[in-house]
Amino acid sequence: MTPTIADVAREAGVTKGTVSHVYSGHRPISTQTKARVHAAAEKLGWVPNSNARALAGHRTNAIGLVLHRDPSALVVDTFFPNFISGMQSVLAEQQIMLIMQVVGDRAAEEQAYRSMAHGRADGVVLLDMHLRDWRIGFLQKLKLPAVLMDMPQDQLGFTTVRLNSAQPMEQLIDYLQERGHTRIAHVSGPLTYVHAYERAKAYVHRVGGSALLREGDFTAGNGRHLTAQLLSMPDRPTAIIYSNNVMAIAGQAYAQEHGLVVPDDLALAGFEDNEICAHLNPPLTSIDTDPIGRGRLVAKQLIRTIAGIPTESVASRDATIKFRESTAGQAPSVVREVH
Amino acid sequence: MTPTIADVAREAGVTKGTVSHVYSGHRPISTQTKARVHAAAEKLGWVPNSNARALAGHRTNAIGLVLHRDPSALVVDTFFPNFISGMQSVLAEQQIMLIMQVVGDRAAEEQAYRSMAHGRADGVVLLDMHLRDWRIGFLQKLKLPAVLMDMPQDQLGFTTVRLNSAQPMEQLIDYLQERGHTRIAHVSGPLTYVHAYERAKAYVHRVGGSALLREGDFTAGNGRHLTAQLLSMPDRPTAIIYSNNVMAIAGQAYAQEHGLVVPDDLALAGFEDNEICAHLNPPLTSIDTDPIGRGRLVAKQLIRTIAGIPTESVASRDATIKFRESTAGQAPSVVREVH
DNA sequence: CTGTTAGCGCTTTCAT
DNA sequence: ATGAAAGCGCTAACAG
Repeated sequence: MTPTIADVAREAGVTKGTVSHVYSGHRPISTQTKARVHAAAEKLGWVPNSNARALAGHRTNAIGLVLHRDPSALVVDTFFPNFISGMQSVLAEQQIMLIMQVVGDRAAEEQAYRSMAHGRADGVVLLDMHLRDWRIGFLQKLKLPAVLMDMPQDQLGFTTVRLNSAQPMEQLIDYLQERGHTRIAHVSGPLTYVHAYERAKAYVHRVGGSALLREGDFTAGNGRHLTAQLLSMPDRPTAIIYSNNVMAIAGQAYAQEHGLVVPDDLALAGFEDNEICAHLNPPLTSIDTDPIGRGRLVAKQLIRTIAGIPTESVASRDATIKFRESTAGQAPSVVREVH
Repeated sequence: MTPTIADVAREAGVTKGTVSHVYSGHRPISTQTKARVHAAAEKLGWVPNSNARALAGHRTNAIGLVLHRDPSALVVDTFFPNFISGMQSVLAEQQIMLIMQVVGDRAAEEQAYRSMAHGRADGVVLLDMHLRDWRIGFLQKLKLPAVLMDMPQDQLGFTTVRLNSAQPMEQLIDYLQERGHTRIAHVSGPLTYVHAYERAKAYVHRVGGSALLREGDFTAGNGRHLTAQLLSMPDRPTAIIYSNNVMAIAGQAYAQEHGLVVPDDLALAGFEDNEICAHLNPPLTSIDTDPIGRGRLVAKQLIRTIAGIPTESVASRDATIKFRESTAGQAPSVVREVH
């Protein structure tokens, strides 16, 4: 059998309690015993059983992430892998596991959170918040600690790690306007998502009366479709800002197929930078929202929350715009029509 | 406090053992008691504590996935989210959780597997196999059930879910050769990875003496770099097959920047289809390796393995090539030089 | 600074 | 078909 704490204790000539405390640091242990215990554990190849630990200590040392994989979209860009990698870099230090569950419907999602609340996880992080999100009340009932991503205001005591998405949107619009663009369109994500909504709101606010907003769904096909719509308008936009890079890439391809030169005839930019953006023809201007850094912040925040440390919502590092060729140069003096 | 099995037992007027068996089905229970137990559980809102369950029953109902995130690449394409989504669609049915851990180095990786073996997970799936992979011996020592992805042959009793990557490679080469291409290059992934190696092997095998192989690292920057190298050769290739779409996309951009028309001057194709490929200019031919289906297969295989059902390795559905414009038409009669 | 001991919530023999 | 009771491996009082 695999060794237990009792084996280690016997080997080290101490009691189980002492071994336990050596590892938890919950009370001072003499350097000598500590060394003996470590040696014994090493020798026997002992690893604490996490279930026993959770059962006795009411701590699972795991945090949960439930993904509602809706229209097979949402996981298309590189936000997600980067984000979890950021979280892990913090979690790993503290030996905390990430438990992930992808669910298809509301019932499964509730079930997932219930099971996490009942001994699977000490807390969860909530992604892709909606304006009025049922999960908030649900988790409150479950008394499951949580940290939200990008919720504009705190909800029922849950804190959030918040990205200022108005700032890059405004900066980008200013940049384009300085170059003579007056018809700047925005292809958003689904506006029920807070992140998409906030970007769209910032957009409308900044461009004012000339707002040209199309609600997209973050997929390439849809990005293409909406780009086609926008470009066939009588007074078509000379610049389009997309809420993610997948739609932007598809938009750029559409424009080029239809004879437009980017950026001379049309300027393009998207949210969520990734390596591919820099390697397109032309390279695509995009907004780096620092998913890794935000993952780290969320993990830290959740750990603090679980520990019961009073915590306030925090702002993540401001997004930075990677200006590339797709927005270089001036707005076209002659707006070429698209066929 | 949250209700325990004892509360349910009391409420239903039975013993804990009976409640347990009602849920496990490990022994016959009269319809009446069964109903009473269910009613009691429902009334109290009882959810079995998974830690207690794992501790007593030696089953965690969780499976693990450890990702060694090496060069910040490897998670760039869409294989991964699709793959786990496929796994989850099987796991969810059986109430099995996926435990994921991203690690940075070998020590952390070993630690992760140890902790999984010691009560965190009933088994693991291994991705990104190397030709001689230390994990195999390691897991064997831990006695941790596992299923491998795409290992050419079974290892120490571990079975694998295997994709035939020679088939699409050969089909693609044939397709290109039929269109007159005689200089077909391949930009592979790191050849220490079995999947990259197998593709490269199939490539070399099929093109024979005219093989023009460059070992890449799956990143866009590197894809660009190697494309540049290949295109500056005196007798440059007229077609390039990349081992993932990220490198292919970067390659296409490079070629276009340097005045080549795709596919007239250069044909391009990549492994791992995703939505973006279809929405580039021109749309990129790519190989759909069905990550979702493979995720499902691996999950099923692992569940069987954990249950102790004798299991053989299985082949996943053959990859399908999505032929798009980037490989349409004939090989150029005049090979334009690149500057 | 260290030992002792009573559980954590469930599964699983062994009885009946 | 059900009950009783002995743990699973660990933590956290409570002693000293």
